[in-house]
Amino acid sequence: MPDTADPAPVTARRKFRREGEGRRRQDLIEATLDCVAERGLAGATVRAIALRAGVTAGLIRHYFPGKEDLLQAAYATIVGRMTEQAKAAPGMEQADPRRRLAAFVEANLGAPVMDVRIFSLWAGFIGRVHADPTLSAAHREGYLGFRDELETLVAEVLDGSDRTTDKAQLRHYAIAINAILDGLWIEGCLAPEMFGHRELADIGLASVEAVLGLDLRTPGEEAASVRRPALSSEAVGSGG
Amino acid sequence: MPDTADPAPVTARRKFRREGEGRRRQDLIEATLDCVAERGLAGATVRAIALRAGVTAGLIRHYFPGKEDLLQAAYATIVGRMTEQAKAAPGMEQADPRRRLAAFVEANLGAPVMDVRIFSLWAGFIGRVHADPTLSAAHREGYLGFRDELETLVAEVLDGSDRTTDKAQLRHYAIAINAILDGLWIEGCLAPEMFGHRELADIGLASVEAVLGLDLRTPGEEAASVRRPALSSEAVGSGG
DNA sequence: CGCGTTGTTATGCAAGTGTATAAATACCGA
DNA sequence: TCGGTATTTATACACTTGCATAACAACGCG
Repeated sequence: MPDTADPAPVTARRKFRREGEGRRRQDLIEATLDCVAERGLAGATVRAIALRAGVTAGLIRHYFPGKEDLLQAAYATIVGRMTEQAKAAPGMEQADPRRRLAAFVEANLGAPVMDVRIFSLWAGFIGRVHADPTLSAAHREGYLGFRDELETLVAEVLDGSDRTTDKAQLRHYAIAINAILDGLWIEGCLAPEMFGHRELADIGLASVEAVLGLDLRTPGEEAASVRRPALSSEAVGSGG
Repeated sequence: MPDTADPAPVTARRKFRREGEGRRRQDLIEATLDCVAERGLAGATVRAIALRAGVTAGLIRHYFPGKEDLLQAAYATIVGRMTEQAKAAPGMEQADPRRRLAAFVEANLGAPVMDVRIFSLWAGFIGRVHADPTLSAAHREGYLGFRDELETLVAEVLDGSDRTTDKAQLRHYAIAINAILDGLWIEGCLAPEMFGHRELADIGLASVEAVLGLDLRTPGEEAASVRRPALSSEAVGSGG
């Protein structure tokens, strides 16, 4: 059936819908996260992001001054989401400080925090942190916020025990536990297939218990101090 | 003084020296590492690398099939250098397994391993590991090599104690200690000014001691098992 | 329904990318 | 001293990048 009448113009323009500003920005940020997670920071070009978001490339600069700003917004989003998920983890509402700390540890060593997507983002940005002051500030804020949260949790746990702990010890505990969580998180993100279900969470819990010298999972008053505290003052010289 | 006789041709060609293949490849790899460390992976363009190496861009493709191969060679170099430095750390030649493990821990938490330059390199590459199969293989090799070394050290330490340890426990110890080293290393690289001299090394040693339930710094036969072992089998479900 | 606003598309551009190729020249052996 | 060789330079090319701009059209309001 040749020569069918075609009402469409020879150079058809793409149909589109006008979305609200909030929605579009969110979509663009989400598309950016997808691109970075799947193909790395280098794969997050304006065209790739736009394609994934279902718009054309030019629209990005209508909502963000430049690509850099979109990346920073995406980074801030992921950082905020991580700490938020960890703080609001199931179990964090419990009254027992030991159970809260345990829940915090488990939340950071399982889905959705321990995810290769998030790790890719983290890695992609962390490499530029020391070169980009804006990213550096965002990172430092998130990092210190995380460690402060950890220090608070540990302080509450120790308050409930019969141990006396000075500020330097508390700081050392927080640094050590933070390192354990970071290290296990990285391992789990990079090679999830190498570890069994809950294996990293259990290792993390046991390691934190060992460092604190406390039992976090059977938190009776008497079970709390069967182990001798590690990281005692005489073992670790006070620094900084 | 116009119209001075100029013996140089109007279009002067750059002078150069012919270096041996090994030397040139090494120079190019070193230049690549410099570029990645200073300006991230994105800053490691063939022209920037060539400029830093004191040659022109075209030469890169005379020694490497493509830029990707140069990057892979650079990554393999840095990974190998890191584990090599840790294995050959001062103190690793001692007969006492506990002292060797302590030396290994300290080596990873001090200069020259804990360095912002190495971290920048690590961060720059790690973001692409999960997207690039070749980099992924190199990373996995280096990571497992590191953990195997750790597992060997821990096994020797435990052999010297009166403890019986099965393979699953050994694996868990290695994973936990590896995480501690990774986490502290990252913290120290990212914000060295936040920690006192040897503070991270001491925290690392104390944490490893806590996890193993052993004293690594006063390694008398009797002092070895004053602490109860952490990460026991019943505390950590066997996985993987 | 008609019209202005502005979200959105389409197109173009300058700069930068990795790579290919030819010309030049430093070095080696005779 | 003098080619031969292959390391090195220089140039060009196709492609991609982020960004600028003008045309277009969806939506709200009269």
